[in-house]
Amino acid sequence: MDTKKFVLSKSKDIASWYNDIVLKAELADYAPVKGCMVIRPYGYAIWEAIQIYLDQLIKNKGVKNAYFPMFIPEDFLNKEKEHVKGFSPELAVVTHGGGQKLKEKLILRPTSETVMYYMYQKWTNSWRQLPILINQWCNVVRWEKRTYMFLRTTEFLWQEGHCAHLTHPESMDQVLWALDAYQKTYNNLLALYGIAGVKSESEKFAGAGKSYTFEILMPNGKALQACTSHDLGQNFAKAFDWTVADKDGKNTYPWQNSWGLSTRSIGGLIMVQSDDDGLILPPNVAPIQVIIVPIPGQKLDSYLKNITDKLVGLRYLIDQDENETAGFKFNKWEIKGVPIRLEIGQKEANQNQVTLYRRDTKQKQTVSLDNLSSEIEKILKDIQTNLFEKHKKFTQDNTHTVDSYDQFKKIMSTTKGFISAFWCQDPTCEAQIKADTKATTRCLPIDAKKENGVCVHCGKTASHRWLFGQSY
RNA sequence: CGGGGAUUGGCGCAAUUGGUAGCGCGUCCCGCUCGGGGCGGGAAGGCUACGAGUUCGAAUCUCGUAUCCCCGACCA
Repeated sequence: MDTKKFVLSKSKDIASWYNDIVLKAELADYAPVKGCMVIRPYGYAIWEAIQIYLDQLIKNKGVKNAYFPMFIPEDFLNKEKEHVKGFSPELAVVTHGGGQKLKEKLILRPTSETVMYYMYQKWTNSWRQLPILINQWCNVVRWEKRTYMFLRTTEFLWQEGHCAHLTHPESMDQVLWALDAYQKTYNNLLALYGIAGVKSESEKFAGAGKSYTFEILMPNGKALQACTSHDLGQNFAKAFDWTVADKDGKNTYPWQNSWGLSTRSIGGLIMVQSDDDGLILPPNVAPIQVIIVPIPGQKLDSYLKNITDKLVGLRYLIDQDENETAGFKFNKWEIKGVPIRLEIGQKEANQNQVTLYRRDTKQKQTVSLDNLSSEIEKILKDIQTNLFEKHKKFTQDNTHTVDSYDQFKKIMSTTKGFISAFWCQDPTCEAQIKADTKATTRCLPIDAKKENGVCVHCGKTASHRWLFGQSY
């Protein structure tokens, strides 16, 4: 047994391991500009799979895609006080254009609320023109101090949905719909379990009334905010003085919401689903679901045809590169996380079968050609379920219900993970907990029950258990 | 923005008290191989990130600049 490793160890140094996977699986590479990355074709294919799935959900909801410019006039951002305060430290600003200094500086969008609502205002004057349901797939720029491929890059790709409704309940319906769509994307496509909830006042989006989130737990016990869905209330409408006539002819401010899911999702996917042999892709997002490796030097063309006939509807690839040995290919595709590999040689052809290797359990089995289709379909489903259940179990095993602050501190200084604890909802208490333990409130889970409790930190009365964790 | 590390053929690294740059992988050619990163032979490829300085002599020492990575505070 060859024990040579081609990828660094996950348990030994998760940061280096993560970068190693990203580079060796050819998902992305460092760009010449600090904090930026090149998403390579294999990584981009994962993003496309996410786009296709989520875009369908978005369209089913009646939201339409559009595109707004990446340049935003500087004064747009200044209109909403909390918004500008939240984003100003991380803005990239264009000061020159066409060889001349610009009269008004342009911001590279960190998010598009302001430019989109400016246009919405122009397009509407009556309740009859509501709701506005628009989404865009685009890039945004946030000048983060510390970057990390996929998880936190200076420029990243996402979709941002921005809707405006006549009433708050309608807007809230959209907010919760988006949260649910994201949860579906994570659960069904990326095989990632997580907790949906609402952010605390200090953790919410700059300018939002309420921010909803989906938090997923990483292998090192840190929490990743996997998406956002914001109830913006009427804050931006008021900032832009945007009113429409309601049914009684009176002017009213529309209710807005915004929601986004970014390429960070791929970072979460890599972190959770991979091991010391490389990436492990859930079949539903895998650009290649089945890799076929014919043993080099053997005449297998007609037998290969028999096999591919059984794979209709699947994303498969035959690796017929003559310059690589079979063993090399096995390792290569394992690093790239392809869920199923079929090894095919004369041995298999004679028996009318294939050797099937599944990436998640690393087990090999022999499958007869007669039931190859059904067997692969079954195994792909099984891998998808297996990965999700594994992450669900990991998250649950590492979610601690805690009532003493000593225990809280002990967990955060050792294994980390999610902590479910009562909190009085006083921001100073929250800040103190963060200073002591690095843990912040991740969210108040959607399904949290009202209970009689006392704050884990200050002992004052508290009504709900919040989810705490260290942010990635 | 603070702390640490790094920068040497395409990639990953080495070079002892300062002495004139070497190895692995990859690439190209030839032959044998091919069921878990095969083997032999041959070849190409570097004013050692940039700029000063010290020295008979600098990849190595000093100062400066730039970029990247990691760890913290901020964030999708």
